[in-house]
Amino acid sequence: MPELPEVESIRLSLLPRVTGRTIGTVLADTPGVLVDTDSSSLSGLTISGIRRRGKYLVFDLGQSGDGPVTAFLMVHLRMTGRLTLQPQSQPVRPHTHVRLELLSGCLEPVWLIFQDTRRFGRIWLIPAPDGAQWPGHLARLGPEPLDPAFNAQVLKQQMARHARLSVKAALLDQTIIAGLGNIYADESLFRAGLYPARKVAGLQINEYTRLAHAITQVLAEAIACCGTTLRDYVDGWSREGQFQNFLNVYGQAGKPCRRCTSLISKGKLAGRTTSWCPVCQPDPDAYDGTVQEQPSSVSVQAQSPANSHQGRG
DNA sequence: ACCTACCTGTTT
DNA sequence: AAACAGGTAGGT
Repeated sequence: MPELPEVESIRLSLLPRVTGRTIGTVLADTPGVLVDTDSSSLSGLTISGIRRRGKYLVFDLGQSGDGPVTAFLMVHLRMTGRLTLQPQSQPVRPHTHVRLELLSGCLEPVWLIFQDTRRFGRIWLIPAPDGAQWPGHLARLGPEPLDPAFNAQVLKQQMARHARLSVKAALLDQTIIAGLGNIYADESLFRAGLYPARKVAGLQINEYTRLAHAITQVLAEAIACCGTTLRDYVDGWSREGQFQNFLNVYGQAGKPCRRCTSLISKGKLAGRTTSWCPVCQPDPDAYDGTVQEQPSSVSVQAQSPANSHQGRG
């Protein structure tokens, strides 16, 4: 589920409601979700902020709200994880695995709850050594696409060591660039006009420029829409996102392209379903034989290249 | 660089 | 009944 825009939306929605509050009771209902952590070790710690790195959320914890950070609570939501606030008067929501009671001097206690249908998500409590800015686990993550320092040159540099990968696979590799998943990789490639199966080695500098711009634009717009809700995603207030209404290719296979009306294609790439517009994102290696023309009713259908022998209709 | 596993729910 | 789903770790 949650990719960078969803995680960021959760962060922004939770921030004003959890900062300065102290953790009271901790209930780890499902073993293994709160990894290697005695839940009592969280009690008494105060949240001084929430940060995001790629698709990870990091809660800064300390003995007081303004003292040094002594621990990080690191969360990854994987496919169906949710992090929401819940009044203590309400019944336990389905698939709740961890509950943190948040205390405040003047406000009612609330639960910060972690729900996860598929139980892929994980939460870690990590000691913060003096001066540590981030949990060491995050050291391998690639650059943040919304960092001002991110640009075409950075992207090219990151991809350089993976020349044989498809550009789609490269965008999904969290060590190359942090935060993109299947939705925003496909949407970024559409906006950049790049065929997803293009090899990294063949990308030109102007294509890196287009791609870097596309990534930052798509992510910023998705955050402005509070993320994409396909099924499970909600922010800290349990509100759905709206970016699903603006998707150009993800989940749009067989529908007309919003830009050129040709039908969106679908295939399997890097083990993931991949959608693209065959006209806006042309394959430069496609054996064509003819001059570039508008596809009226041509063979570029919403079909995997691997199934081309099937030939129906 | 690819596969499979991890889970449950929904769709075909 | 089988395929598929926003993600990643781990093995080959």
